[in-house]
Amino acid sequence: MKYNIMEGNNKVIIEGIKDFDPVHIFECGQCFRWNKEDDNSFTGVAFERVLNVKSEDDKIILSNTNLEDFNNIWYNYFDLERDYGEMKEELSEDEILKEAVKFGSGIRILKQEPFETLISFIISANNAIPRIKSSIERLSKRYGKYIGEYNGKDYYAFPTAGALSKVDVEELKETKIGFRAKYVSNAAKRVFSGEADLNDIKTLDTDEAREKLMEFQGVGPKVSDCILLFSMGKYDAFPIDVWVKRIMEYFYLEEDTSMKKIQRFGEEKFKDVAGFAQQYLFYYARELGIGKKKK
DNA sequence: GGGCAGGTCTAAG
DNA sequence: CTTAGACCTGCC
Repeated sequence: MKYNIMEGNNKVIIEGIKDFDPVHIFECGQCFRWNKEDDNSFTGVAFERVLNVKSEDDKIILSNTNLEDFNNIWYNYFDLERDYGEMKEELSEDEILKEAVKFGSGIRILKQEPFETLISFIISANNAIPRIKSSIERLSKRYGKYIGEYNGKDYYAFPTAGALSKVDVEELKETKIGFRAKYVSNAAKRVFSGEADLNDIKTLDTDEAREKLMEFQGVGPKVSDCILLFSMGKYDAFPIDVWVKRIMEYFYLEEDTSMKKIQRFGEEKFKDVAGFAQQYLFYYARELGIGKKKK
């Protein structure tokens, strides 16, 4: 990627970067800890740091950070190495994707922390985004490390596997995660004990990694693919949630196509960039409400 | 109040 | 292997 970097005043400014729109990035369903501020910037937590991201003209302003953290953390987190141009062009050969890519042109897939992604997406099952977000905030506030104040608000890191593994299931339910509490507890214990090793799973190929992830209680096909895509760099994963199901059926397939068939269709059609296709389709379907139909 | 939301589990053909 | 029901919770 070609762009200019400037540092100063607790900020890093990226000038001339392409394919980077905070709204698209933080509202395309991949993350839960980024919140819009009054000035349309986003503040969020990752890697035990609070960051604010603002788009201004052709600049991206990262506040509450420095060049060292940019180089060590945010460059990778925002996947700035990747040139989205080629992949977008490839996807745009399909007429539907062409529109979806145009609509979500500033989407980037974040490289998130595997444990946080595992727990967050276990919580996401049969749940709504605002409630997922508030549960994760409660979880972080109660069991995560305090990392400081930004603009008058306190921020907490996502809890570690060790911290979560020690919490009683009934107490976990106070974060309003309901029946998912036992899954969260079980996952934390398995990771903390070393019975399951996320770093190890990350090194496997997509199918093997998916199989391993689905050994976690509360992790099925959709959640596993989200973890693969959003925290393990498996861009051939194609998570199918209700929105993607609707839009795929609406444009490519018949109504009531089984998840298996849609998954296979998506993977075969989009191959090694299926995950990117999924993000553009999800954002397109959700924001426009297309493909929405009554049961 | 019943339905539903970014699925998964369980039990059963 | 495919399919129906139940499921915490909060907002319509």
